[in-house]
Amino acid sequence: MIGRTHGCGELTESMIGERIQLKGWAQTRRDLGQVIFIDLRDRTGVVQTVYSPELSEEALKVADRVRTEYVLDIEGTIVKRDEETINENIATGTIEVRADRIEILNASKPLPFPVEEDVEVSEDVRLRYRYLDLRRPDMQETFKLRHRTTKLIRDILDEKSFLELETPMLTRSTPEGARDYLVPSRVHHGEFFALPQSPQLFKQLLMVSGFERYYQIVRCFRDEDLRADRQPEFTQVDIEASFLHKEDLLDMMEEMMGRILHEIHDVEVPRPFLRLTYDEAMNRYGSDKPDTRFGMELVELSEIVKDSDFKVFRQAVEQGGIVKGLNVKGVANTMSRKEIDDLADFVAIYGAKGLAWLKVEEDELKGPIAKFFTEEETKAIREAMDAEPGDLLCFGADKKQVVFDAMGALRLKFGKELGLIDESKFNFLWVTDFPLVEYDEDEDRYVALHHPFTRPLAEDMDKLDSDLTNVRAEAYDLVLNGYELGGGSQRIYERALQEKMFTVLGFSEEEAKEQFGFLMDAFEYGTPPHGGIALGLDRLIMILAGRNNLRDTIAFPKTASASDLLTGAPGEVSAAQLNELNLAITGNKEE
RNA sequence: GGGCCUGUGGUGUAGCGGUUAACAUGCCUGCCUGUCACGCAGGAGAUCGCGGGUUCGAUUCCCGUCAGGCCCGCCA
Repeated sequence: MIGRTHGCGELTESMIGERIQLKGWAQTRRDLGQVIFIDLRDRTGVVQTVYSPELSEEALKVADRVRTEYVLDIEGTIVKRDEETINENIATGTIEVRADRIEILNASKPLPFPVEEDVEVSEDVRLRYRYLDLRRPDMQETFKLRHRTTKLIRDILDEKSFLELETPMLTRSTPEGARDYLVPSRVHHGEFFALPQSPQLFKQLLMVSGFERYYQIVRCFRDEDLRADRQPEFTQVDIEASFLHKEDLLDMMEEMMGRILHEIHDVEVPRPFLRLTYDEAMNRYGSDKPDTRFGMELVELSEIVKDSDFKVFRQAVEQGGIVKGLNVKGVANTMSRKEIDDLADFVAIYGAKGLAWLKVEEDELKGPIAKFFTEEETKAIREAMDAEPGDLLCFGADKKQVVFDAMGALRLKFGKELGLIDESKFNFLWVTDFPLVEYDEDEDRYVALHHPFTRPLAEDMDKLDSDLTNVRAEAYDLVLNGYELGGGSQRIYERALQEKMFTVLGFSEEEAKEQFGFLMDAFEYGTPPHGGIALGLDRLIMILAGRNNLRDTIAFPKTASASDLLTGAPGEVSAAQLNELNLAITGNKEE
C-alpha cells in the first residue's frame, strides 16, 4: 500500500498545484449528483476533497458509495478555491483537493453518535463506544495536550538530573491509607499482592540506594469510591530527592508549573506561589484546597457573639466550636425567602444543623435572628463582615470541622452561582504546616494525615508525646483553582523516629516490624535526608484542558461505579481460574 | 453505606392518567455540477430502562430495581 504525502490539516495555499495523497476518515459527504464533496479528516485536521466527472468518472462512482467515517485513501491536486466558495470555518478553507482517485480502505456502520465536538451524548454511550468518542477533535486535542505536558515534565526533570525509575505494580498490601486493589498469588496459597496506591516506599528505598533524584510517571490504584476528580486508577508524577531542601523542591515545582502554563497556555504564572498554612486555609476558606480565584472569605465571629443571646452561637463557642460568617454580596434582595431557606438543606449535607442569616439594610440587620443581638454586637458583626446594604450574611456555628466544611462549601457554591470565578485564572498556592495526625473516631486511634513516613516539623518534635494533635508535619500540598494537585513532604529517615511514629499511630512493635520492617531496616544503612512530592497528572491535565471531569483526560476511564463499559470489566472468572488461585466466591451480592 | 438528578426511535430532546407517542438529527431510496449543518421529495425506525402496584386504563402517579451522573461518607 502506498503511503500518504501529507496530513489533511497540514495543507496550505503554498502547496497549490501539488499532487498529493491523503488517508483519513470521511467526516461528511455532500452529494450534489455530478459533484460530490467529502471532508476528509485525519488527526492533523480536515480538508475538503472534490469528485466530479471532469476529474474522474470512476472516482465519482466510488465517492458515491462513501458514508460517514469510511476510511479513505485519495489522490489528487491541491487547488485554490474560488473566492465565493472559501470556508472560513476550517483551517484549510481556502483550498481543496481535486481527487482523481479514491479507494475505500474500510467501511463504517452508521455511528451511534456523531464524531463532532460539542455534541451532547450521554456518558454511558460515550464510554461504551470510547474509541469513537476519542475520535472527536476536542478529545484528540486533550490527549495531545496531555502528551505535550508529560513530555515537558520529563524534559524538565531530566534537565534537573532526575532519573526515571520504575517500581513494582505487584507489591505488598499495607494497612494505612486507601483500600488496596488485591491480586491473588497463584504460587502462594491464600496470599495476595496489592496494586500500589503510590510508589511511596519504593521511592524512599531508591533514596537509600543513592539515586538521589528519582521521578516516575506512574499509575496508582485506590479502591475507594469515585468522584468527578477521582478515578480508581490514576497517574501520578512521582518525585523524590535526597539532600534537597524543602524550599528548593517547592521552587523547582513552581518552575515546572510555570513552564507548563507558559508552554500550554502562554500564561505567565506569578512566583513565588502564595503560601497558606493549613490553619489559615481552613479559617479563611474552610478548605485545605481553597479556590482563591475569588474572595468572599469566611469571617471569624466567635469572639463577637460568644456572649450573645442567640443560644446556637453562644453554645457553639462554649462547647469549643466556632462561629463563622460569610458575606454574600448584594444578593439579599434578589434571593427569595425560599432560596435562602434552602441553603440550610445545602449545608446539612456537611453536617450543619442549620444556617443562620441576616439581611443587611441601611441601619439594621434584618432576619429571624436579628433580635438576639445587642446594638454593639450588631455593629461589630457589620464591621467584621464589611457589611453593606443588600448583602446577605450567612453564619455557621458548630464544631470547627463542620463549620469549615459547610461554610467552605457554601462559599464555593455562591462563587460558582454568582459567576465570581474568573475561569481564565490559574491560581496556584501551597498549603503547609498540616497537622501530623488526626483522630479517627471509627478506629479509635490517631492516623497520619499525609502518611506515616512524613516528618514532623523540627520545632514540634518535642510535642510528639505531650501535645500530639498540635504537632505539625513538614508537608505541603500544591493547590490549583480549588483542586488538590499534589502533595508531598520531607520524610522520616531515622529508624528511631520512624518507630516512634508507628507507636504514636497505635502500632505494636510487632505490627510495625511485620509491615514496615524492611523500610526501617533500610534506614539503618546510611539513609540520606530526603523528601518529595506527587502530582496528580490527570487533574493537572483536566484543569489545563478546561474540563471538569477526570474521565475526559483518561483514554479509557471507569464509570462512577468503577466499571469499564467498553470491556465490561470487572467480570466474572471461570471456576478453573478460581481453583488455580485457591479462591472461592462465598455468599450473595446482597449480603 | 447514604442523598439528589436523569432514563422516550441510532443520537439529542418534547410530551401527557386515555395521543396514530411529537420534533431535530442520523439512516435508507430518488433527484440535483460548487456544497461546506448542502438542498428537495419520499421512506424505515420506539413494546417510553426493567419489575411490581394504584387505576376501567400507566410512557405519565407510587414502590422497588438496574444503568449513568453529581455529592456526603470514604479517599491524599
